[in-house]
Amino acid sequence: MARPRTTARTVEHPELSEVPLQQVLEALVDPVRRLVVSQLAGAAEDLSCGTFVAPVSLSTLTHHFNVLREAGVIRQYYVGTAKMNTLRTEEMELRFPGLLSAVLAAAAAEAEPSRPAR
Amino acid sequence: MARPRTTARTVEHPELSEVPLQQVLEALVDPVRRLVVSQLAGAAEDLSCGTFVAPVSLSTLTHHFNVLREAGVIRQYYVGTAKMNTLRTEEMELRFPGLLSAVLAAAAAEAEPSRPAR
DNA sequence: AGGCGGTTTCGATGGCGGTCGTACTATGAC
DNA sequence: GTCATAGTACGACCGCCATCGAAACCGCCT
Repeated sequence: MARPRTTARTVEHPELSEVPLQQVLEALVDPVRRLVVSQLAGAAEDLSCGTFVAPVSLSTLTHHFNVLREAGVIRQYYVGTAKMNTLRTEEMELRFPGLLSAVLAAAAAEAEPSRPAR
Repeated sequence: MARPRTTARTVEHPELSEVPLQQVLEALVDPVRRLVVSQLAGAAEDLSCGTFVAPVSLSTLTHHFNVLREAGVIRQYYVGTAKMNTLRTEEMELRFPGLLSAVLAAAAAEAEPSRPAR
């Protein structure tokens, strides 16, 4: 009956202009976090925390989401009990042009050893 | 006299196609190493190890040079007692397009808060 | 030859970050 | 209400890496 209205829980996000390069790089240097970011980039729509596949425990995954959010890489919001995630692609592009896209491209290229395109 | 021991000491460099993204990111995530890379990018010609300014000891600096070289970011060669350094810019561009340049641009932009030129 | 300046190696140290399990909270379904 | 589901907070552990000083090294110059 009652719809999953936008919930009360809110999440703090940094202003991207406040985030130093160091923090972004530290966020992207961890393989698990890069895995998360790649999955987000490849997804059609936002993903909830639970839908990610990573070789770590749930609590560790939560930690990684926090790091990514505090670095301004992702944006999070609650929908019911689910916490959704989305990349802050455009904002990052303004802050550090080409950085996130280059990392994503490199990660994608490495993931596919020898598959041209389709 | 003796043979072409022009520069007897040689240095091992990885093939860039062999270097994983992880290693490059790990190399670039350290602030001191990014400082080194920035100075190298801003220099007209190759620099010897001793000409770099960094808030660390010489032995630590040597360590950073090793990390950068093993990650394929820089190329090193001896000239007399001096060890020269140069960025492997083009090769890196082929391996991970846009990555190194984006990091360099971001670092440069952050270094100059709001100074067009002077 | 002998010294020197530049660079490296070695071993030790300290701190930080990724990892986990468990206990906990919050929301929605029944 | 109770239960189930989704995610979080906390504390502990552990390994790795940046750092250092001191000593060795290697060419070059006088």
